[in-house]
Amino acid sequence: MNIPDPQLPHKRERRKDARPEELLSAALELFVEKGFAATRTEEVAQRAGVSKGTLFIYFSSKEELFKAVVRENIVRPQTEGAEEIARFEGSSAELLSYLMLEWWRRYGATQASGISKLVMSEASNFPDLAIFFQEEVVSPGHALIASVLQRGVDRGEFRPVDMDLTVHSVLAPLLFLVTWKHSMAPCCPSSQQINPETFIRHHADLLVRGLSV
Amino acid sequence: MNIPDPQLPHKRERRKDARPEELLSAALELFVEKGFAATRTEEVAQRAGVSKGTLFIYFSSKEELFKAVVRENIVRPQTEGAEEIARFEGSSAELLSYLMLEWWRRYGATQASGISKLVMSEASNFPDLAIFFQEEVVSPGHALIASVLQRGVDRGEFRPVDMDLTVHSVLAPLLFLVTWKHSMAPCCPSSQQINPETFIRHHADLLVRGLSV
Amino acid sequence: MNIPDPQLPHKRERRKDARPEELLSAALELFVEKGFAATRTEEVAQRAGVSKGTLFIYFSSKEELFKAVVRENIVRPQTEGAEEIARFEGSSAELLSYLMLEWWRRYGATQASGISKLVMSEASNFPDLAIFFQEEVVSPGHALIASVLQRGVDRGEFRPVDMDLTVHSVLAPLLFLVTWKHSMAPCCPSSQQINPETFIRHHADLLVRGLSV
Amino acid sequence: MNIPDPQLPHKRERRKDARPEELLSAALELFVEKGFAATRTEEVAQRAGVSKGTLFIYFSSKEELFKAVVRENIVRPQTEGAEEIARFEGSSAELLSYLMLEWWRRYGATQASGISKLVMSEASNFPDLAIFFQEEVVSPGHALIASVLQRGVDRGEFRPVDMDLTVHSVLAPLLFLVTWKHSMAPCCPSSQQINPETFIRHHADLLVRGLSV
DNA sequence: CATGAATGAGTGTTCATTCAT
DNA sequence: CATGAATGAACACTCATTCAT
Repeated sequence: MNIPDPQLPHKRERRKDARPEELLSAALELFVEKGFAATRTEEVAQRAGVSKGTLFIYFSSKEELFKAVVRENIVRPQTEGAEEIARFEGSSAELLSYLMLEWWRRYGATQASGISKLVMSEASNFPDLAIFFQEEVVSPGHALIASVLQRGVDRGEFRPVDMDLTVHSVLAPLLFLVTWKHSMAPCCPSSQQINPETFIRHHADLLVRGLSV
Repeated sequence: MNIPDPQLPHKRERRKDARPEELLSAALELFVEKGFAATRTEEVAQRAGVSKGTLFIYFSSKEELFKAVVRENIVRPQTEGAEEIARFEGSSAELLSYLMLEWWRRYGATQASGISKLVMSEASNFPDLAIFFQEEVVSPGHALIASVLQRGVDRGEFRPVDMDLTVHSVLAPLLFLVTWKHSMAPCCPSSQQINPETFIRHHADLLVRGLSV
Repeated sequence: MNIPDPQLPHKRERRKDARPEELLSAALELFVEKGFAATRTEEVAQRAGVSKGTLFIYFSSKEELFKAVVRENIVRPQTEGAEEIARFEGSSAELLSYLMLEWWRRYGATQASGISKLVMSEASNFPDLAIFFQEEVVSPGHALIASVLQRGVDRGEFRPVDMDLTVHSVLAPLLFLVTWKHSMAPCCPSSQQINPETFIRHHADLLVRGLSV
Repeated sequence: MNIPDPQLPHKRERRKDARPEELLSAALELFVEKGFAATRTEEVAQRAGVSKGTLFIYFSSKEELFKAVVRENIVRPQTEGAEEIARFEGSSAELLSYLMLEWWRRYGATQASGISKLVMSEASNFPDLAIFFQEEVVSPGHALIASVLQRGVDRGEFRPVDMDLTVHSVLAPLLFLVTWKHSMAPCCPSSQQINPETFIRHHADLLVRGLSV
């Protein structure tokens, strides 16, 4: 009945190839929005425009889908971030503040940070994902923060401190913010809301003072 | 067929008074182990050595059971801790460090801290519980930290700072530690493990330096 | 420890003897109010001032309790009513109207009519009760109405009609009212409420006109 | 082990379209047999030859299933009946008698009339259902009877009477019959059985005489 | 490959009934 | 006899997964 326009590639074929990506994208949204258990496979399929059965052709179970979503979306925003950091020319105090704020702007404030929260929430149910996350995200991020602190020490701007411990003092409030944003924040009265950038600036200031020689 | 052991009291003989504690203890274990949604009431009952129906004699619903677990294991110790803090007589720098370390020793290091992680993980699916936790635990904890900081400012030991923001600088690493312990820690290589007390001491030191006049 | 006052009969003994009656009375209220399934044995016991277990000492099951309640309360208000009817001296038209109104006032409007509704509702689950009800209530009532109609025919006030059929024309609206009162009435908007006495008068008037020679 | 009979279609092959009817029919049977509360959804599904979950694909809850049963078996025939009544061309006396007899033949005499008895029996425990029934069945039925009476008055065949009261004089014996049929009738000796059509004819005759100018 | 109808195990909660004291 | 703590079967509804078409 319908003669497909030969100039356009067959819709069927295009959609067929695109399906896993569409499913992953729909699943990302829903997992971040609702968490693993509360996300229904049918809704993922609907949002991807396919039927419930189709999802199971591409992913053998809900758990596999979840793993694929996380693996696909645990990217390395640090890679480009790291290059920029390396080129930074101001003081190390400014750099530390800049690093934290940019981490928030480019990652913490985006949907992608939902993945971090998700991984931490589900880590005990998906230990392999936790390991993956540790290797792909935590370790490089750790190294990046350490390099900034080391720069400060090397330039005589910061006093010498235990590097690993101080890295966590930088990282903790950032991960705290991400966790908070995706958990308690929606339940808190507006009077108790945290403004992330203000808090980061404040915390960076405290750290810089604490690190000063 | 079954010859009951005369040395063991018959089930019916057990005291009513023992039941709530047994159930609370079983519930704490399972909630921490599996999360709120994934914990089945029947398993709680089994682990407490009673039948499913018995649980509902003492707790009108799974949510009420959870709230009782929180009151028993978090609200109560927190209240007790607050009284002790009020009686502290040393410097505010020592007090801040003491507060953070004691929080860890009495709560963060115990099984009960899994509850905080659980609440953050499942807040979006159980908003009622999140609000309860916010009101009964987070707000008072916030106030406690603020009182310590205010003491330092009042005594001229800390410079004046924004109270809410600084509270979060104190709280963030503690909640980060708890989250980490119950999610990534079991998956991390030993080389990347954080020693909580060392980290807290280090962080407290940074804060105190950052707060110094 | 407590030395009972020898002048008063032992409370224990008095209560012991009274218990079945107290239970039956509490059960009557609750069964009428809520129906068989929705009445909880614990509430019956509470209202009778005894424990749940005690109920089962006197009645081997909820069903037996129900049967006892119905048997105990299916009385014969017709007995005294019948005597009064026999002494009535006015016209048969007046008598018919009087009979119907009095039936309503003395029975339909009282809690006891809830028993009729209950029996009809539960008849299929308790056939023996239905038979009992039929014999103790329906048949005598039937005979009473028939006697009034026969009086009218005998005195030339009513035309000769089939007695059984006409009895039902008298009875139907009365039982309808009882059923309605205990079922739909509480759910109807006030605009659709039936005023029982007005309706009975109206219906009696229609019947009398229809029976006139 | 199980060699499927190739003559019977596999379960999965059955048409979706057939399911709702099969379920409605099974539900009607069971609701009438056992009442609303005592009917288990699983048994409805079993009797329809499907699994428990399938029922909830087609009806979102037990209450919705019940409403669908009412719409299919009461509302629909009542609407059709009303159209026919509107086209009736004989005298209003004949029409009233016809209305009552047809109501019995098409509804009262069928299994579906058990629904009316059920609603009256369980109204207090399921007020939502009672209100639904009131709105969808009782009110329109009331209006239909009123229209027939009004026709008689308008055409000078009946004397002017209070419409609401008279409607109940028509309705009462019908609902009485339905209640009786599903409660006491199975328990009554044959000598006391009511022949519904004979009784309706008799009652209609009484009413018509009572309504005559 | 894609579909979507069908499945059925799983869960919080209720309540009649039991029985050791 | 009386108690009331304990039991456990029951039940509506959900949703990941399957499979005939």
